[in-house]
Amino acid sequence: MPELPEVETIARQLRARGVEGRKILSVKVNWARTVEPLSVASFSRQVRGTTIDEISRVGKWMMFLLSSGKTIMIHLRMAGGFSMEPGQHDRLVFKLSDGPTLHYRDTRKFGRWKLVDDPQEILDKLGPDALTRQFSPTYFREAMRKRHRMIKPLILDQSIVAGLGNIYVDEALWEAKIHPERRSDSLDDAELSTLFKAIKHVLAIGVKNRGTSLGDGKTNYRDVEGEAGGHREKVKAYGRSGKPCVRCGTFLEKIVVAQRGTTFCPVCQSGFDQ
DNA sequence: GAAGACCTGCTA
DNA sequence: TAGCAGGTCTTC
Repeated sequence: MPELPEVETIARQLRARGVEGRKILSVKVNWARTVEPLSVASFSRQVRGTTIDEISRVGKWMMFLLSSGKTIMIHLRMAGGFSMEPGQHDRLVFKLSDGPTLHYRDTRKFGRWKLVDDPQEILDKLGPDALTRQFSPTYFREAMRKRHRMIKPLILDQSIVAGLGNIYVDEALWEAKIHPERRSDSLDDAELSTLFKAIKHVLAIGVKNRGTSLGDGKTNYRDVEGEAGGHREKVKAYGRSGKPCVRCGTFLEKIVVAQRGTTFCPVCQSGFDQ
């Protein structure tokens, strides 16, 4: 579930809740495979007693910098999230100094926590974070031009640009009026420029709205305060198949692209390549 | 590229 | 009951 805006929202709220600067008094791991590649025992032993000095984020990764010099790299995958209250799907729990308890919950158990000496080992495999200056128009144009892949799977590829997932990719392509199956090297300068701006825009708006939640169920994304993301009402494409395009009124269609459900407007995002 | 694996829970 | 879900990895 979480893409860049959701992870950023969670990181900000954990800071606002005062998690930074607190000592980890106890560690409870309820789902052993959450922790990788260490055993639960060695993870717990190395983390207990350290202080969370800083919380940061790159792409969809969240990082807890520990006073020991090590870093916990957290990937929420499809369904990970945090709460300061206990819940049914808590997979890992930190008791912190001065009272609060941090609950990591993850219904689908796909999320992973890695204790590493150097975060660069993982970050080196990522392209630039989509909201940083390193993700620039020039970088984007060249990355698209030198490949001959469908545009949707290409911008979903975290080694090209870090942070986009299925929701925001569909939103950016809709905003830029580009068909998800267009070949990346068939896009002209104007289209690439529009798409670049659309990517930055949909992510920035997503952050501003504290992320996107679909439906109302408890399976969906919630922020640290238990609230649904406010971006749900703002979504123009994702999850709106069969509904009218808010730009032209045509019914949006759903197809599968690179094994991912994909919603687009067959008129606004018409598909010819070359 | 595609398909399967990893998981649970909601919806049709 | 089948199908699908915000992600990524491995193996064709």
